[in-house]
Amino acid sequence: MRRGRDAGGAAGQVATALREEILGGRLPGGSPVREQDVAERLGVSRTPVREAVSRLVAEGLLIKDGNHTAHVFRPSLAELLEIYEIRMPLESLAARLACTGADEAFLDRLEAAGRALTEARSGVDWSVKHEAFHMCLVAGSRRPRLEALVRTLRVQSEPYVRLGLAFDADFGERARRDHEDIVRLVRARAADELEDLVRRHLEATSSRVSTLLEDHQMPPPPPAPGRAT
Amino acid sequence: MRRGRDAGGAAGQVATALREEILGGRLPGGSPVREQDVAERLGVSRTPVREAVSRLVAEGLLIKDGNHTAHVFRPSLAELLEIYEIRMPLESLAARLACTGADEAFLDRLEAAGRALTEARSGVDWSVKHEAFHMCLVAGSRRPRLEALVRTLRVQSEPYVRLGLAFDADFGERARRDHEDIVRLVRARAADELEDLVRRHLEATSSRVSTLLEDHQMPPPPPAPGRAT
DNA sequence: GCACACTACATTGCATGCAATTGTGGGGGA
DNA sequence: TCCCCCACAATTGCATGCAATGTAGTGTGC
Repeated sequence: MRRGRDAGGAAGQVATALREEILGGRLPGGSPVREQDVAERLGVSRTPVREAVSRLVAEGLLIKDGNHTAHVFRPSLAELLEIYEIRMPLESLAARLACTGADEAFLDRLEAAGRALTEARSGVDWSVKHEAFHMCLVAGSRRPRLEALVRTLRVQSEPYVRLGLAFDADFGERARRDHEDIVRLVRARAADELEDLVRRHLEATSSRVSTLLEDHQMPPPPPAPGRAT
Repeated sequence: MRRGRDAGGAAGQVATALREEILGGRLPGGSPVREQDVAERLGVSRTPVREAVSRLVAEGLLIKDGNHTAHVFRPSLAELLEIYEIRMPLESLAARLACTGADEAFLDRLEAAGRALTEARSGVDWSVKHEAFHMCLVAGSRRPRLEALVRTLRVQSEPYVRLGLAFDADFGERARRDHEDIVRLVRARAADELEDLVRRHLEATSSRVSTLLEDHQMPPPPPAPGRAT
């Protein structure tokens, strides 16, 4: 288990804990994150919390409004589209690199990740496996920086994918076929087709999610339940 | 002058100061950065320094080795190549977006930046103008995240461009023609050609710089002389 | 002469206390 | 009744002190 970032210290643990809470939806987009609260909740002082908040701001998971208070990042539609615009060339590049440099061990890992994704049942389970599958593909590029960038961007937009899946049954089926094709194309070393498929896969997700955001009048509130009406 | 990041506080000023010192070469690649030193040098306590170091680590300008000590980032050849691999699709995408969405004001700014670049004399001046020109192009995409990403990546690899220019007179001439063509293609709204040109421009720089690194047995020591006592 | 252990130091990480700034609520006046 | 001003509370930013950890240098034993 490579938890390379956020190594041992208290600050790293705080960062990990906050990340979990945000991605798990317990901290919905837009929620203010106060140092004192987090410090008491996790049983540390404010100093490592400040450090952790700094990192998460750098990762784009938190933002600081003009008055220095940190909020959970909640992308607008335009921001979401921009993130996908950036992800497209990055992830398709990673797929190409992974494809040309694929060895047998990588193919096995990717196939296993694909099977796990297919067998996923619940929405959150699917989301986790989906993330793992795509990050496996990206990791196959053997480009640490590229991998880190893509992870950050995916984390910022991932809650919306769950949203898309929840509202559109057909969405999951199309995604499933795409994932099967991805494994197939990697096996066939068809780098060009793979690159194109990854791009179209993201393009589809992007337009699907944005349509949903518009249709459902969901301006921003993405990730979690809770929303006291 | 939009210096949006690193707002007013002491931590932001420390971050800016450190960034200047690194980019200016007064802190060569690989130098250790000790909190106490920086704090005394800039007349603040260690706390804002820690904050600043955190940000710069997130930006990739500093790295922390296993024992928590921060060093100025000094990319290996492989890392440098990876950065260029990432920059290529990102900057070519930005160029395309800037091209399709260009208005008259933007064209004027870009042309001015191009003229300033042409008229630059000294190496450091050219470097600054070169950065400004390309970032002007990227800013024309009107994608804040894309712009931030590219800025970070360029900052990490920029010292090597200076290196390339210093050792290869022909390099500057080729770059000059490329920059002229970039302005021309934006004016002509030739998005496809522009995207391709930007990619080839970066490709050329990448291979040029890496050849130089190999030839001159310059494993890493990039940026500048000076080394503050 | 070499190897190993021990000590002293340098450096980072964390906790706590204080200053500064901002948002907000209440009260007074027009 | 509405608006403005003042004061207080909440929150972040900064400084300082202390603890832990890793390292280098030295001294001793083999």
